[in-house]
Amino acid sequence: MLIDLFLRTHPKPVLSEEEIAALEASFARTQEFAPKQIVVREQVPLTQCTLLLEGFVERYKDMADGRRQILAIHVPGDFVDLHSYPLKKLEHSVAALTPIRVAFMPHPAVRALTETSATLTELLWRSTLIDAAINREWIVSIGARGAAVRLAHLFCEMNVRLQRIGLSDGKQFVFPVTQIDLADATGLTAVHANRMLRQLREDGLVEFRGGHVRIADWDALRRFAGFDTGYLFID
Amino acid sequence: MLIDLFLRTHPKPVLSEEEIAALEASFARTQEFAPKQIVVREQVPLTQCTLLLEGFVERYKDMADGRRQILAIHVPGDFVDLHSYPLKKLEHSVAALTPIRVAFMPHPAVRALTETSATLTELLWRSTLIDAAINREWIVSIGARGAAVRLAHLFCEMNVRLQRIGLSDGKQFVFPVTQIDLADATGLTAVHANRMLRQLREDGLVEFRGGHVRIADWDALRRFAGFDTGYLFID
DNA sequence: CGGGGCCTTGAACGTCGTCAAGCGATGTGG
DNA sequence: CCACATCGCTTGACGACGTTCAAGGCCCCG
Repeated sequence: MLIDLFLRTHPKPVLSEEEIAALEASFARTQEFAPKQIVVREQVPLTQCTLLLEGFVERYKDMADGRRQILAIHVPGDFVDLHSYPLKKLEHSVAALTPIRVAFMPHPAVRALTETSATLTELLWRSTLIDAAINREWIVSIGARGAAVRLAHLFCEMNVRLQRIGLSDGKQFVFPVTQIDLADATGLTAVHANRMLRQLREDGLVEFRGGHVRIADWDALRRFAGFDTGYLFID
Repeated sequence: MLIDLFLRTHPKPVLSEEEIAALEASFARTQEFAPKQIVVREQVPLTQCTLLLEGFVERYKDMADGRRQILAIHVPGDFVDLHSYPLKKLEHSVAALTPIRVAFMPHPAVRALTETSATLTELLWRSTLIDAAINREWIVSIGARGAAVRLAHLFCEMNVRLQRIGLSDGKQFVFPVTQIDLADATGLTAVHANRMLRQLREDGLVEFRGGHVRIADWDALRRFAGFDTGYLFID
């Protein structure tokens, strides 16, 4: 089932058998992408939504001066561009961080789902709004937290999100990004991100190395980051 | 008509007469709030959505250390918490910046709308996603733009959004926030925001004084801010 | 074997934050 | 009606956090 992981991270609202079947039947095909390949390019008219089945992707914006801001990181079970259904195009791009596999749901199929079930509508809508809540938490991180705390908070978020889909055991997980990516996500420079990562490691909180996160002390890390899962809307 | 301003800022998808009537009929009542009054409190279960008819509101999060991050500023015609329909509660609060008047749409009415018209569904969904796009642009601002540019960008955004609803003539508009609010929105301190505002004024770009923005040179301001309206999804 | 991407570290610099003080406007209560 | 408190704005001095520039090491891949 293509939507298993998605449904695992979105247990509410509860769907009927028919609704689950309708959702599953809405996918047209699957496709694979290589790392760094662009999945969705900004401003290009879109006619389908993309569900991430395997691998990691990033949403990002490139700026005129060469800077780059990562807006979100998606994991298996996430729709990476469900918002393209109402918006018809995106104002940012989406690229693969690892080899990925995705499934496509054509916009007409999304519309058909919204016509047949208000519950499915609510579910899909809700998932785009949880993405938005994560966007807002990133605003808080970048706007109001220090550099080390920002990184710690991101590790906390990824740990919780990955644990729900079985990609973290709560203590360690694969997080296939570079320090440059971490810097672009947190609004720091790669140099400073590197220093803060060292500090987090030396303080016995968390270790990031080679695309792998090892949490040394979860409670201490949570406290340090001021991390609260509320914004993830986990039921 | 309560939804006039909303429809003006959301011309697409195009609605039928019946759909417009159904939308209008979905509002239960209106209410007024005084400045600084909290309209929606975080984590409180919600049963209705709030459309802003008059005045300005802010969405914000208060942090444990006393810092405060403003996440969005809403103007008349905006739904301030339409996302409460799928999410059932918010992870942030909403407060009035000025005396405001709002109209409420109960969640069951929203659900009824989604059951009767896929086009209305798309419209409402779309409006929550434009909010999300603005959230993302703020991530870019705070994460990747310098202090003066951030402020300039915010003024550009407000100018465009207010112009659509007749509250800016393109050169000046009322923007009823304090320098502290500007600082909380842009991730700066009030002191530094003050200095940057002075710089923007002395550079002949824009003047902010007493809750009033006067744009001295729109083209120069746009260029300075790197402002592009794409993320506002203006049709 | 050469090149490039990523990580690491040092040193110097600059943007922005902190602390402090003063000003004007507003409002309130004695 | 004035004394006083509060709030928002402004400015200066200083310090910290984060950036920039630079260099070197490691590893993978062509």
